[in-house]
Amino acid sequence: MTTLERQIGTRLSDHGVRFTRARRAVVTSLASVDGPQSAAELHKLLGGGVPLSSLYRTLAVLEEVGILAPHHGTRGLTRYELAEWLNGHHHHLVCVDCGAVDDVHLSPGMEDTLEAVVRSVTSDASFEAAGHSLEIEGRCGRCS
Amino acid sequence: MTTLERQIGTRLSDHGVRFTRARRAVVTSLASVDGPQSAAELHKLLGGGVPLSSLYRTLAVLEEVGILAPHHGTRGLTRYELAEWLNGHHHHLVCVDCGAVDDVHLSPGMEDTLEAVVRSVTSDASFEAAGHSLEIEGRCGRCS
DNA sequence: TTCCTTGCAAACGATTTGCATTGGA
DNA sequence: TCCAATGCAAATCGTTTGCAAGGAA
Repeated sequence: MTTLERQIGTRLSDHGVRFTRARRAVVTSLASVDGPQSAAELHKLLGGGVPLSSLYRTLAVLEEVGILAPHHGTRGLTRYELAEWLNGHHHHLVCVDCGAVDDVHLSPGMEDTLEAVVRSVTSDASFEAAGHSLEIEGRCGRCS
Repeated sequence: MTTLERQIGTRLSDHGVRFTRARRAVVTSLASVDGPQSAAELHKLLGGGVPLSSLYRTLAVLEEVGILAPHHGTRGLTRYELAEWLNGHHHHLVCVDCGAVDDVHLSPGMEDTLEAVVRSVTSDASFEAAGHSLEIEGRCGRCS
């Protein structure tokens, strides 16, 4: 039982939701790879052990209780990753060729700078900012 | 014939693509609203005058020739907006309640700062950055 | 006139849901 | 035990495509 599993188990029981085999498999799998994964990608990662329909339900529940965060990418695919309180605040490198998404963590100084930009945008707008994400599009190492 | 229509007409004929009624309606409609629009939203904006299947084909063609840019948002919806050479470089305010997306243009100073952050991230990575987009999530004026 | 474009309907792929069965606390 | 969670299959939803008819250059 890792620290991550303990954190997640607590969060689940706080919401009256069980920590089942499928849910454990999904979070473990997501913790072991870099970048968000789609239902189909997880299905493959898990060796087909969890049917797609169950996988979708698992992802929906884990998102509802705040364990997973969705990322909407090219071709209408939704990918999920561990929420920021588990994975840390980060941003994304999106490959315009293959569609892969990698995480990138900013240095504290750069993150502060970015937050200042966000504040400057929303200070005078009738928009209450709750979070932000910098998406950097380009060509990844494998595609260039 | 507006300046926008002239720019678009030129780009289309450069690609051997005709400037038809449906294509004119789509770009005119997108130019008159704030933020990217989905096929369904455009279908409604155009009063149903253009069938959905034609709308999808129109959007695909306009994206191919670089007149429209796609934006992938909540619920696996793809929304389109005028490309940056027509609309200017900008970022997005995404409402987590209603899903609406509004454009925000950064001041030159803030944009420079943001670009410095992007460079700092990709300078040591095997990733060739081509563009960036700052997504600010929160609650829009209508929902708060 | 000549292709490009459109409209309709059927096809598709990702995701959701009804229902009977299984399993975790 | 007892209700939540699962698995299967069928349904849905956004989007794409084949084909015959219409329209811009």
